[in-house]
Amino acid sequence: MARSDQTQMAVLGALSIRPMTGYALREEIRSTLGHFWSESFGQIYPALAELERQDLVERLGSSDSRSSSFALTPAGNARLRDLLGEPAEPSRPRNGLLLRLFFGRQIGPDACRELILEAREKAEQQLAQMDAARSGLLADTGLDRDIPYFLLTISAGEHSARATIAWADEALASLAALDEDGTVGLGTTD
Amino acid sequence: MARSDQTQMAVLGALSIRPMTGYALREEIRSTLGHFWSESFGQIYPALAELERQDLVERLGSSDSRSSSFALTPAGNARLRDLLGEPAEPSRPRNGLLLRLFFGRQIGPDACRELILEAREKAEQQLAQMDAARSGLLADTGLDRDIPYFLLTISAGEHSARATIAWADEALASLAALDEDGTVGLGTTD
DNA sequence: ATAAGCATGTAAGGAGTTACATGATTCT
DNA sequence: AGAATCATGTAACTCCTTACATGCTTAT
Repeated sequence: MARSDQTQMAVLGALSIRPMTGYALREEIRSTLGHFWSESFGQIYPALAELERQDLVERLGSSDSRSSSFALTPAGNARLRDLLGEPAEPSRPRNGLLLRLFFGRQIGPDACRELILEAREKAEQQLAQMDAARSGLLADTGLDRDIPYFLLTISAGEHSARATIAWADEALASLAALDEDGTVGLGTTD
Repeated sequence: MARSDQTQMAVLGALSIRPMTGYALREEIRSTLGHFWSESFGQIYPALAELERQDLVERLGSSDSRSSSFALTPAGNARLRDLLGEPAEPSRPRNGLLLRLFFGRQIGPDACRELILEAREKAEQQLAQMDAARSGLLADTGLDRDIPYFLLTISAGEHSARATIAWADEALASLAALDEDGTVGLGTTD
């Protein structure tokens, strides 16, 4: 599955929840899908234009160029299901934190500790965000049939954040043990 | 921090463990850093050439074009530490599985179950890989001072994989509950 | 000898981000 | 009136991947 197809999938999918403008689409992708998906600005409008050209989405309301929402056509809905059925292309991991820790000997245990604490805080924040998202969701009506699936992704975010916190605590403890052993200490990194 | 800097960081970092050829570098990045970092083929040689031009790495042994290992120069080591000290740029998440599950209503619970089972299996495999990596590491001598840091990244991989497994089991249970409720059933997704 | 793996690169093209540009609407 | 936000797009640029191209070395 090509990358551009994945952008199409995200746009069609979001419009399957409810029709909206390109601007709202961008906000929705940033806020609601944000913890597991991202689309950049300069992709959404071109993607919408292409989808409209293929009659997979249509403009609702005024055909003025401004303030017109987009909605899925039946063909668009079919296309979405096709795309969802294709296997996800494996993502290329790029975890800057783990890369830095892998070479941690070069910067020493203290710098590593800081990095880990920072990651731990971000994970705590994510946990809070997931909680807020879940509350917001249950207050929203008209999404009953989608909510069970939304909850799967929120749960994934929570599990991931909790795993990060547990790992961070373990990692901090093992760095502390290193200091006591003296096997790796400040100023002895080269 | 620009992306290309991150490629430099990975290359310099790998060479800080031990000098090696471009080919070995590629293998090392794929196999050892693979679970949290990736560099594509066509980046490593240009990056090495650029680093050599800046006198951050040097060729060891024969200055023939073939079979020459690269090693960090003192300037290269300093550059590595600078890079490691810079904050990691936030990664843009693109989780194809969660994107599909978010729109899971379109494909129904059975298709979602399959996706989740697949992810669960991959996580089990990762767990086994992490275990193998840890064993291989402890057998390797001459890396004593690096090993504690390597172990941090292995532990992160394990926590992450275990979190995925726990989430998958929970998710499968909640999909099963959905079926019983009849709130979302086969053929009732539109 | 010949196949597998080691070793080094290049070139074309696609993907994705950022900055720029413009104007309408709504709130204060 | 002015600021904030809604709304739509483009263009340049960077990054990255993939496919291609070449030749050596070592084991069978």
